Amino acid sequence: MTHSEENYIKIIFHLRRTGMEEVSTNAIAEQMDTKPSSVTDMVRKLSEKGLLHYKKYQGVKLTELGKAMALSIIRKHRLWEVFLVEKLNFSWDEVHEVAEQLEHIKSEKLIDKLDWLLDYPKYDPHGDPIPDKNGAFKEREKKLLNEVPINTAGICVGVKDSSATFLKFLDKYNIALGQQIQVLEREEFDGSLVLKIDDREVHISNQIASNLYIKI
Amino acid sequence: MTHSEENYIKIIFHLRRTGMEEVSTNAIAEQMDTKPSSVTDMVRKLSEKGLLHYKKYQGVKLTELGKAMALSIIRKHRLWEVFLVEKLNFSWDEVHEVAEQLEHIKSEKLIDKLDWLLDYPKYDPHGDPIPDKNGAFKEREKKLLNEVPINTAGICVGVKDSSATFLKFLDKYNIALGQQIQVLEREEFDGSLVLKIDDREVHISNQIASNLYIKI
DNA sequence: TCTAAATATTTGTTTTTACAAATAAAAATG
DNA sequence: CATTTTTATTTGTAAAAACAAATATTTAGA
Repeated sequence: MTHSEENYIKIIFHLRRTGMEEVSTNAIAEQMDTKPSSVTDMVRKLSEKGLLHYKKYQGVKLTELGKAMALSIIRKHRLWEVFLVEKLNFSWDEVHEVAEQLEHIKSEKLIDKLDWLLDYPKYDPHGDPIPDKNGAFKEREKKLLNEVPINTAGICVGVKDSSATFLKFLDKYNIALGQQIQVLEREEFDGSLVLKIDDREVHISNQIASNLYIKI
Repeated sequence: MTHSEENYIKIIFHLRRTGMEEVSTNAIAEQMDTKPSSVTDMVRKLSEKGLLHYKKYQGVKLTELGKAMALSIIRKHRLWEVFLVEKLNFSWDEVHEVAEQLEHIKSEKLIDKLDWLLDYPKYDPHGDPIPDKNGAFKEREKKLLNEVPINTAGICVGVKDSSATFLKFLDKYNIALGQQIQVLEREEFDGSLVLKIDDREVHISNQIASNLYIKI
């Protein structure tokens, strides 16, 4: 598997998670920051390799092999993210692009040992679950803050958007995973919320609320 | 810089260290496990990028920029080797091929933090020096065991051949960096040696002796 | 249902790295 | 010093990944 092939597989897996049954070439192109014609070529190759099912004009769907492949890459990506934060003191908005490179390193021993060094973490710095060696993982039951009734309380366990800008915003307002959050008020007009975070009162827009997960 | 370009620069640097003033295309081809015609192409490109001096039929020589590049790659390679041994309990014969991949990861912050995590090591697991951020390093004054007079004593500080087979051989006979070594006898017939290592008496062939460094 | 718009694929190129075969230059040898 | 051998380069191709423009298919609108 080349880096490029791995990136396609990973992105197809993520697109599948976030909606559509069959993934379209254009959707892949957009995520890969490439053109649909390039995607058609690659998708054909991956299908020949048995990593996905592809019929012209019908979109694409990972095979079991393809899914296993994707989970293995995601496992590596997230373990490296934990490593960067826990061992090298990276902040959570800096890890993604480095992990994008590290995820392609080929050594099963390396990743097993890394898992051991980090004490077999279950979640990455953004709260996303880390698949185990066999690809198994449990998604935490969690809710987006904007979908939860008034007075709900819980622990902040993840972000939906893990872009650097959003994460830096959260840092600025001292919002982090593990904090106790309670929804005090919801403004009907714009969907903004008043929260109690640990012991502070914090106002956040609906945009923010719809990207923060809590576990009730 | 692509991975391939980086590998060329690194190998040219090593070839220069180990002999020739100007490095020949064929020598590069052999080390890169590729063909001379491919080397000519690449060398031309690297010369256009200002990383080396190249005149047809005259061989090749790194520019200051090329040397700095090479040292930066070697720094990454050796730091990753230390990481693998110190933090992930790899043995010294397992680190090379993984480090070959890790050395291409692009993140200055990553490598600086790694250096910090490892407490700024000066030598890698085979005793080779690790360049600092500016490319500076000090080669230890060391001698090959086969070139040293009888009764010389010192500390084992490095290996010349760092192939897995040689390193495994040393493991098998409990020879490791840091040990006290004294040359007790040299057999004129075949150049083999009798050593005192810590408190054992060990017989080694000239072949072995010519790949082990001690610091007197 | 027929046509226009949206989506996806084909075709023909480009760039990068590599190779084999043919050729050219340099070095070694008689 | 002419010839052979070694070494290096050129030329013409290949595979991987990508793109633009042309074309085909599907879907949605009228």
